[in-house]
Amino acid sequence: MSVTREKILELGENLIRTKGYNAFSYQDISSELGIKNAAVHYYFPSKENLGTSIVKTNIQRFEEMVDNMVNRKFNEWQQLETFIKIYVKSYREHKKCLVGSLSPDYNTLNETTKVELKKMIEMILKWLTELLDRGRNNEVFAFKDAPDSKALIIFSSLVASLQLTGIMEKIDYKCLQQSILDDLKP
Amino acid sequence: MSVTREKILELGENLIRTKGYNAFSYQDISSELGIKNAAVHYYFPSKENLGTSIVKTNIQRFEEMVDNMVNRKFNEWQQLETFIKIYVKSYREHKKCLVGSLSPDYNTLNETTKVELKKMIEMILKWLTELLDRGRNNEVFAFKDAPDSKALIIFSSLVASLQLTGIMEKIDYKCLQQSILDDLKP
DNA sequence: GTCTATATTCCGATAGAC
DNA sequence: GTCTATCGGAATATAGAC
Repeated sequence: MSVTREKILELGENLIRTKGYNAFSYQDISSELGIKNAAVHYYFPSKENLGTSIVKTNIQRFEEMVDNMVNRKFNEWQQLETFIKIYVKSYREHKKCLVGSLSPDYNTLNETTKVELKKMIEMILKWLTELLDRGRNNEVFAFKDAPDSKALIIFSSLVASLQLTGIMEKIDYKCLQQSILDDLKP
Repeated sequence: MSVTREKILELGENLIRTKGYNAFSYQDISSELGIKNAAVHYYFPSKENLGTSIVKTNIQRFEEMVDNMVNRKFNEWQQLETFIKIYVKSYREHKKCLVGSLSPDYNTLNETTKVELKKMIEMILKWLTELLDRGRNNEVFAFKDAPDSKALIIFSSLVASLQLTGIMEKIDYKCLQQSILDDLKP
């Protein structure tokens, strides 16, 4: 796969996560690469195409992370910590996560992008729900709610807090992360 | 104040909350009102101007709600329930909340709009933090975290869940709301 | 005071050059 | 296979008509 293509995917993802889907243009990408905006259309014929590819790449990355944790025999606590680390990293890089950036624009996305975004969210919530459920059975976690409710609350907190920390410097993301984990301690 | 102006503010807010700030245009508003897009510029010279006015209107609405609850001598539990009802209403109307719609686009907003949005978020978090703190002192609520952490988690859950329920029909917002309240029961 | 005709800029996309 | 010149349209905004 071409290097330019890879760079476009990376630049596109960063633009979505900093400016939002409807605010970035092919121009933003091409100028960064020193080419004309139309050159980007060679690799990704339409913006729909690029957006969908970016989400697909992120799905793949998530699947690889999960596989990796299973291979290394991480317990539930370690898996949750690793997952949360993704968001702390985003926080440090002053970026939102892809889901938090695209979700508010969902109604304006093309059909193929909608499908992939939905798939990505379903996948994360399903994994998190099962992780919480298993963790509670193994007495690694303790909580009262139904696992799917708890998963939704945790995921939502991570996603929205990233959006808010971009605005309020005061908010301490590390502290939030700790709150979430402390809350699950047996 | 003119009726057209009021309608523009209302349409603008709905467009932000369904399509996002960078996806809606003056055309969207003017066509709905049966006038030319330039007529909207008479009431709001620039999009920055309109966006800022919409946020200011929302700040005012929030302040009125708080005043009203204080006047009616709502206790902390009733106040929290009333606050959460705003989001349940948004959910039923298939809209995101203003904060959740604008926050991801923060970097692309004009300076005056940024200032108001930041003010709005600060105001909500401050109010919620103090409510939780007071409620715990009065033994209306029970929780372990620091009040500001708890406020951030609750607010984030409400905001992001609205974004996610727009995508996943499966998610039960009523259930989430109940989870948040149950979690605070003494 | 209220709105329209029109300018300007930028966007995503096509056709075709190298 | 890779990229550029260029189009059609939509976005924001101004100047001026009623």
